[in-house]
Amino acid sequence: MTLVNASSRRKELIRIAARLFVVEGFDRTTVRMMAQEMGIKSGSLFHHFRDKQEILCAVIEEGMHNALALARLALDEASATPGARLDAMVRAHLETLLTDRNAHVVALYEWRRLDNESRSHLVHLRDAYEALWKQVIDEALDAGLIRGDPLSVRRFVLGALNWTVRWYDPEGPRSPESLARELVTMITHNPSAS
Amino acid sequence: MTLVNASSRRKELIRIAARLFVVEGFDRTTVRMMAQEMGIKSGSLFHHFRDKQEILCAVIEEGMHNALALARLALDEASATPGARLDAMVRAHLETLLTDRNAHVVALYEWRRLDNESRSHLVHLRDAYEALWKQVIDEALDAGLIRGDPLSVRRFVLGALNWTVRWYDPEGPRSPESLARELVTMITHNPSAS
DNA sequence: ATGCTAACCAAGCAAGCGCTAGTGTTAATT
DNA sequence: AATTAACACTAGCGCTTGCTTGGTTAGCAT
Repeated sequence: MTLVNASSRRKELIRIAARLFVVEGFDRTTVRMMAQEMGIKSGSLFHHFRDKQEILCAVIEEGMHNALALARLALDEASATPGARLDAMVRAHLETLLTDRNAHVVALYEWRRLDNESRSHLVHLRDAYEALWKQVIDEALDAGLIRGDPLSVRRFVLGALNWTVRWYDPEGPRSPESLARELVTMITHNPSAS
Repeated sequence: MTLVNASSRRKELIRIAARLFVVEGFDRTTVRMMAQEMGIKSGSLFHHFRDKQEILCAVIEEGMHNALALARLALDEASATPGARLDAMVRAHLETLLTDRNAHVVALYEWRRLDNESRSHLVHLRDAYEALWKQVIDEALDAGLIRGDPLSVRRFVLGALNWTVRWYDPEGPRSPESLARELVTMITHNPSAS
């Protein structure tokens, strides 16, 4: 590998693996399944990745990277009021989960399948993303927009959002944006402040 | 089997299997692991259950049954105001997830590993539990206690609660009851009405 | 004593798993 | 024309998986 990375072929394989990990789960996805979807034989897979674990690691890295990038973009573009920033953050999170799809979902749902080495390689990405949420939630609390303990609120909000993966129907009537609006409506108490 | 059921030995095996399914996940839990925890050999397991799938089915049935029973009890004991009923329901849900432990967690997190036959055998339990939630949430909405679309609110609330399994620390300072209070505080707008 | 039954064990099978070794093949570089 | 590197294939190894088979044991009612 030129730089262990960056190959466009590799990027495409990661996309395909991510889709399978979401549909079947990591454990149930075999290297033979992945190879078939990629149009190669199972042995050839190991030319691109050291082992199955490295594929998971690459998918999750991609997922966290996308989520972080989209969240930062959304916050930069949003106006400075706490309400607008909360709204932007919720929208960005649902976007990566429900439309960009797959990679971020794998990051959330297959995290515990990572071995210690991969985990410590990815944990700083996770922390950076959590830090964005902490900032936005704390602002909203300080502005009196939401009520509750900062840590609990953050966990509840993220839980509500992450669980959407289980029931959201992309063919259905609701868009990720409208869902974002629903959630913000549910938890905000002083709409005039937004 | 006397009645395919009801053996106390079987009940105990289900408890042990549930614990393993939570810690390792269904796919990663092998029949040999279960047998070892139960103090028998792997072959003997199939005296009690037809196959691994039946164990999963039994665990989830137990989990849904417990959750349903506890929720009904909580609603019966709660006073009739929408706020009190919402509070009772949230508390009951967290109780089965975080203290009773295991079986209800498996029901939520391993549902998709059920085959079609098992699923159609369990789906009415799931529907009954969802119906309780629908009732309580709709009451709270009608009373002006919460804001939003009934279906979305129900899904968000359940998502926030179900995700607690991922981060809750039983050794930590927070009890399920205090968490329940936190969530209700976060989403209710008119505390005087409770 | 005898028969019945629930509970268990020892041994192992067939299938599927992740992964490796060795060998082309193709296209760009020297 | 020779070399190299990236990519793919064939074949299969060693291991684990869920599950089966055929038999043993202990308790209990007749």
